[in-house]
Amino acid sequence: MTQPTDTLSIRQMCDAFGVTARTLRFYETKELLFPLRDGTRRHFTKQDRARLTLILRGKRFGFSLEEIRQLLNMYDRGGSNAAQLLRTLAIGRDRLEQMQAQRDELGLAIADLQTQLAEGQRALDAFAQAAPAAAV
Amino acid sequence: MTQPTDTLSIRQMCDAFGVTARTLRFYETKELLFPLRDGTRRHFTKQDRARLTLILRGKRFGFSLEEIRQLLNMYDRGGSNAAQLLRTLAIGRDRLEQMQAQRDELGLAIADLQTQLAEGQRALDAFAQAAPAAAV
DNA sequence: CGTTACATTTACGTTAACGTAAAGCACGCT
DNA sequence: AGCGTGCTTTACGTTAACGTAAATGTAACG
Repeated sequence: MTQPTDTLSIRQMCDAFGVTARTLRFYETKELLFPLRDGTRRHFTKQDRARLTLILRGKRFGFSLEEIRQLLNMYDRGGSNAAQLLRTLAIGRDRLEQMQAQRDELGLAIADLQTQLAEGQRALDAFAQAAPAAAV
Repeated sequence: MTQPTDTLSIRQMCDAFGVTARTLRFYETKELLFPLRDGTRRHFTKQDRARLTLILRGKRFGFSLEEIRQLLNMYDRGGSNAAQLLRTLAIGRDRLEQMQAQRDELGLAIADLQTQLAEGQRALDAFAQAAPAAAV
C-alpha cells in the first residue's frame, strides 16, 4: 500500500529531476506546472512529474518554454483529439527540420574549421622544417 | 591605378559585408576593429576588412567575440611565431571538439524526436482507423 | 525557548550581441 | 538661410532562463 500522499516536496522534486527549486517555481509562474498547496507549501503531484518529464524532454529538443507550454496545453486539453494531435505533429516536424538544418550547418562549419586547422598545422610544420627546434 | 584612398566609409563597409553600422561601431568598442579617423568619421582600411572577414568567419564557427578578439590579437602580434600559432591551433581544436560534441547531441535529439513523431503518427493512424473521416 | 532546516515571496542581477531612439555636427545644394 | 543626408555619440532596451539576495514564516528538535 504505497501511497502516503503521492506528492513530492519541492526538495524531493529537485532531487528527483536534478533541477533547482528556483526552476520549479519559475516553471510554475510560467504555467508549466501546477503543484497543489498546503497553506503556502507546494506539493507536486504525479501529473506535475509527468509534465516536468515532458518539459525537460522538450528542452532537449530545443523547444522554448513557451513552445513547451503550448504543446502541453494542447496535449492535456485534447490528447485524444485528432486535430490537436495533428497540429502537435506539425510543430514537431517543423522543429525537426530546424534541428536538421542546424546540424547540417554545424557540419559545414566543422568541415571548414578542420580545413583551417589543417592549414595551420601545415604552416607550423613548414616552420619547424625551416627552423628546427633548438636543443635546450 | 585604383587607389583613391583604399578606405571605406561605414556605409560602404555595411554594404560590402552585410552588417549594420551599429555592428561595426560595436566591434570597434570591443577592440575588434580599428578604423582610421578623419575628424570623427571612420575610415575602414584593408586591414579592417581582413579582420572583419576573420571575425565573421569566427562567428560562423561559434566563437564568441571575446574569443575572436584574443585570436586576432595573437594572430597579428605573432603571426610568424610558432608558439602563438600552436596556441591558436589548440584553441581551434578545442572549439572543434565542442562543435562535434554539439553535433552529436543534436543527432541524438533528432533521432529521439523522430521516434516521438513516428509514435504520434502511429496514434493518429490508429485513430483514423477507428473513426474514419466523416463526409461533410 | 533557541536553533536548525526548509519553505515562501519579491525583486533585482546576469549574459551576448547588438537594436533603437535621441540629439547633434558638418557638408553640399538651392 | 534652410534642407536633406550621412555620420557621430550616448545610453537605455531586448531576450531567455533562470541565479541570487533579502526578508520572512513555520515546524520540529533538543
